[in-house]
Amino acid sequence: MAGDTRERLVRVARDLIHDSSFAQVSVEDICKEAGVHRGSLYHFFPSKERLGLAVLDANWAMMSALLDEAFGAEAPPLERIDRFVRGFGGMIVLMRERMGSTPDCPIGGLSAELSGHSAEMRAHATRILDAWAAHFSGAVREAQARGEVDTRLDPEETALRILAYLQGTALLARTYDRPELVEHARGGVRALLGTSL
Amino acid sequence: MAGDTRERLVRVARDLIHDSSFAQVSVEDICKEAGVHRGSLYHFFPSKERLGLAVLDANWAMMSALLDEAFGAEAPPLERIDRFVRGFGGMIVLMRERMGSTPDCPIGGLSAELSGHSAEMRAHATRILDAWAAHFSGAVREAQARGEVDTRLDPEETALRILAYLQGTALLARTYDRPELVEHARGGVRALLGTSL
DNA sequence: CTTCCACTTGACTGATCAGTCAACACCGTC
DNA sequence: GACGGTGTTGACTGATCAGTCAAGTGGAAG
Repeated sequence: MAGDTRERLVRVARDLIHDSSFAQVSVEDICKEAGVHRGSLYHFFPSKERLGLAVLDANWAMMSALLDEAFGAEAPPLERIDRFVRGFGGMIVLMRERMGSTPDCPIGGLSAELSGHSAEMRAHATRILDAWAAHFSGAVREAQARGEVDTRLDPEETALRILAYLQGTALLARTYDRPELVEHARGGVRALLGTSL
Repeated sequence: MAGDTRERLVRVARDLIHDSSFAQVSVEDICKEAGVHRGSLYHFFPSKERLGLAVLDANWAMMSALLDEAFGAEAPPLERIDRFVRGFGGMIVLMRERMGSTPDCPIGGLSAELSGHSAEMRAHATRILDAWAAHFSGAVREAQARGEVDTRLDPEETALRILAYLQGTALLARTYDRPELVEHARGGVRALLGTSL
């Protein structure tokens, strides 16, 4: 029971947020679900907004693990991108199974919502998105060096396109409640790279 | 002053929602901005949710006009898609200028938020998204018949990819506050179609 | 002139919201 | 066994929320 209260709050908050949205989840909802009293939450977080930021960071840690696993592999760059997209789709499917409804992208959805609160939040969100896109642009550059991707493609622009496509796919998957859309995103990503699958 | 109260409420609600989100805009905010008393709003709308639906419909009307203008033109199918993407980007840029911050996609963002409220809302949102995608799939099919697009591409899947890419681009544009991302979306759409620009 | 109805008014309800606070419990340390 | 820091408690504040309602207003129709 010692020390894990903060962790539990973040975990519960994440689940509740992904099931609806940051705005629609109240501090009381989170506390009740976590079995914690309101004052306790404010011992760890100065505001609900900061708790949201902690959730975003936790999501980014999860996404980073996925990225490291895929991009750290000993594999050609295009296959590393494929691996990540598969992992991303698997994560969405898993979350859907755990919560009964298809979630948004854990990064994009929350980022978009929090970045409307303050400039500081937006800066934080863009930093995360930049770090994410950097994995893609690095792989694109490498694939170009290997002659697998057209060198006329700008790596940064292409990376942003892939990111946008994944975000949009997650958004549609949520609205349609069809998590498999994200699972099948590899084809679209390959099309953006100009390489047949 | 007669008859336009309902219209004004929808217009004001739309602006406020695009500037933040449906959840963060209160009924009082809308009424104050529209110069209308709370009871009056509830004369026209049975709930805030229904007002949100009216806003979504108004946005769809606007988007439909854009679609009709682009896809009704006497032009080859790929150019019609280009025209729409240009129009879409122009709309986002215009909204950004009018409101001081980059909005979400008027359809996708609100749809995603409302569809979490009830199954009825989600059905409404998906119907709109389907109608939108149908414009793309029709053009893809036509381009395939003209030999301009690889016939191995599934028109419906490709249409959904384009839609997802546009939604995601709008989402990134909002988070980065860079509306020009949407203006430059044509290249990405063309990549998804497997055709050079 | 009267009836009628679409529309407006603004005060009201009860719920819920984020956030505060002083008191308290449990710890290892000295 | 006194101390101090790390957490916990639960009642509290004041604001804000969506939605209600009975009493109006004004104009068109009869």
